Amino acid sequence: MVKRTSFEGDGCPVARALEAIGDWWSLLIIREALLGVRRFGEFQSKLGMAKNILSVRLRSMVDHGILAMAPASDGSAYQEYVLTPKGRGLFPILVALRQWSEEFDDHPEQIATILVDRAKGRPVKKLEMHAEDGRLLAQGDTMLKPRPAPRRRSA
Amino acid sequence: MVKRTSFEGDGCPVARALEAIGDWWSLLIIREALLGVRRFGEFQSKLGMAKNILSVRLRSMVDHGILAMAPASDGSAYQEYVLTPKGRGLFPILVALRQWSEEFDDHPEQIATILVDRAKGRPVKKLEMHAEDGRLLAQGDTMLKPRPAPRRRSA
DNA sequence: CTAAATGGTTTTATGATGCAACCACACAAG
DNA sequence: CTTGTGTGGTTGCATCATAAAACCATTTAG
Repeated sequence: MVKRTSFEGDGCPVARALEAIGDWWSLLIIREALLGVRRFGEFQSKLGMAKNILSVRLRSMVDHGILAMAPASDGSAYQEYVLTPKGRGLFPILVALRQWSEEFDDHPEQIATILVDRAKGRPVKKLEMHAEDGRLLAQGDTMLKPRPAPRRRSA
Repeated sequence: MVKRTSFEGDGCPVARALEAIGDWWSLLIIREALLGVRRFGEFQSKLGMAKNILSVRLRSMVDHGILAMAPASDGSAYQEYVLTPKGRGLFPILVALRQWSEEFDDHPEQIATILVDRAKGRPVKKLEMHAEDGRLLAQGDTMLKPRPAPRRRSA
């Protein structure tokens, strides 16, 4: 098999996430969906992508439980693609990608939009990672541990 | 041209980030690099990926300023791939991907590792987004604004 | 009823990926 | 110096994914 290697059985949660949304288009589709896009044609025209690819990606994300097909919202008999909670949970990933570009892009003047606090219109701060007790953590303050064995009901 | 569409000129910072690290392997290479992997062979054996693909990806990330080639760290005359600050800046993206899997994966029992606070050994909290004044923000509390025009020196 | 827009699928061409084989260089032993 | 081995790649196919365009069914507009 020369198939694209799948990470489905991999124990790394990063790989498992990439298995679902690690392709070239999925996160951009999610970006549009978070902005309120729901219709096939609207995704296609805003992203400028081929319709067959869009079709495959939408179906894949529906299979992964990221999007769901809803019968309609206006009167029309067409269907819509709406984000599930799992899909909306991708928002921090998009924010992290955005902030990385804002901080490190070689041509920041080409970045067209900024994410702001709706109430004040001011840019949001960088994502922060905290410990249970509230301490701010950097990468060096963390480590990976094997997942504790699933607790089995003791007879 | 049937080339894979490039997002290089796109104004969306998410698309610009994906242009650099949006392929199938790059983020996994970064994951290993953050864990201390530096040598070609070590990447190749840990990730189980084809050497030609690894070669292309490493070169691409060097070109993007995410990795740099360093002459050696032990005595050998070989080279090493080390993360630049731009590369280390990808850490929040990996954390976001990991936390998304932890929260939404359909088979969480297959997830092998958890990210913990090194000091206490306790799991880290979810990434948080805050406003300038410190308020915790959810997706609905934010919006996109066009980037302000670059301020030009007034004569 | 007819026409056009919507929401796709099919067809075909090409780029990307995966695997295996091959090769160049470093380094160590004899 | 010569041989041998490990590292760090490159090259050559075979296959898969992607892109563009054509095609089609259904829905909506007129």
